[in-house]
Amino acid sequence: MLKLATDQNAEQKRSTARRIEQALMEEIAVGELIPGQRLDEVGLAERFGASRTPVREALSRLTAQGVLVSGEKRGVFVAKYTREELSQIFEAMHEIEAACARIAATRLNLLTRSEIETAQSACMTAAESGDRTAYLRANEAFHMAIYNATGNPYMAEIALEFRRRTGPFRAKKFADKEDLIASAQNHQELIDDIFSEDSATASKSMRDHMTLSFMQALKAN
Amino acid sequence: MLKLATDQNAEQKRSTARRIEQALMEEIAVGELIPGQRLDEVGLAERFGASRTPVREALSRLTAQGVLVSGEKRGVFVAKYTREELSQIFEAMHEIEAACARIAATRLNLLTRSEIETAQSACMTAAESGDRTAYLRANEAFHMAIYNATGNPYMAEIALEFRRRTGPFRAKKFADKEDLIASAQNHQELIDDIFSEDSATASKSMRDHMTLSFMQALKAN
DNA sequence: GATTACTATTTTGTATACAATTTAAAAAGT
DNA sequence: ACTTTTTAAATTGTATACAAAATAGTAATC
Repeated sequence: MLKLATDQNAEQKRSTARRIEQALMEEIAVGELIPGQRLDEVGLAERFGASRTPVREALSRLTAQGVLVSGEKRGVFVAKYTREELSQIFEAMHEIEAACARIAATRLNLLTRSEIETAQSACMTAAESGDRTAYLRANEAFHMAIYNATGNPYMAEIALEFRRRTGPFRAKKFADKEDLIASAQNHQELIDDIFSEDSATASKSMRDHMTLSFMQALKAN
Repeated sequence: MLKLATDQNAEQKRSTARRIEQALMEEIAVGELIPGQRLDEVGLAERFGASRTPVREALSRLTAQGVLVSGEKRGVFVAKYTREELSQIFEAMHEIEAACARIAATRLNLLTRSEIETAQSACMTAAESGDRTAYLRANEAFHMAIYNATGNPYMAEIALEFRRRTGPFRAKKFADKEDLIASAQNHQELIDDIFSEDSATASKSMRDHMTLSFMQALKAN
């Protein structure tokens, strides 16, 4: 199971409700749970060997974050978006990511630089070996590194939130090795612009990166 | 009780848990519940004439949104920020609001224009009569109108989320009539720039507005 | 045969109960 | 007087139970 960079491995400590929340979040991010799919409370309860109460809490929190939606019918569902909605979400994500790049460009230091570079070389390695899962993980780490470089956890939080919401849709677009390599090369240009420490350039470059990413995602969905 | 523009008046329909959630959100936004204050589950339960279960759900959702935090000690608390954290939150809010203004400037239509203008005249009226509560409400409506003008509900959602989180801190800064009038006049300049339909200008103007807002908030907290 | 009405079953929301922690308080010892 | 230990109280997390609502399925009527 893919492990996002967010959850520190203090996994055994949390409450059942939190564990279920995290587990579902990951499954959605990775695409095991597909958009539009219904999540059954009792089903999840017995699957996780718990009662409905913690399941309910997990679902409630996830809907509050917009990862799940409690539609017109009963039950909660993995958020599913029309192309129009997807376009809006990506527009918003655009803006957030661009803002992150802009801020990061002005606050770079040795540590954050190296973290971004490390993540990027992991992306390159994964891309060249054509390992899709590894690339997805490395890609997450790369963007996380940029978020961290902003030095602003709140900015990072919303960026991450959008990343989670769009996870299932972005995942699809990496069909073959060429897609991975193209994405990784795109990263490289972005890095150069962020490292130039010119916020306007960094912002524009991220914008371009995200536009490309969106176009591909839209094609694949 | 102040009624934010978000909750349509279908108030009797929702579940107890949602009503509690909304009620607490409003109380926090208005400043009845002050940052750092502890929210007692059983206390809230009997206050709302319900059991702990729906209260728990409400609190859980609010912490998922970052309005409440479940600190080191037990219990959940109204989010309280250091000046450093506050600065970061406002920085993020800056970026979001600026992005909203930028998008809104490119998508204005007759309806959204008039909604913004209506909200602004309500602000002016409230400011001139020195009605603080009315101004707070009108101010919310004004910013909501801009969010709506983006035509992007997801953008609007995160903007609103930040607005809720910073509510208690922004509320404090409106001490006397002069503050209200200054804020309303500031709105007017912002409107002019958004209505110029030049996204760069609109974005910069919003940035200035938010910077001013932040400086005042920081002084008051 | 299609539509309406009714019944049954699932599902949700809330309440209550209980066990496991954690904080606070009291008591004992140094 | 100040720790340390023990005990008590409060609080959290989870389980179970139940009532209300919603969907689906079946029967009945036109």
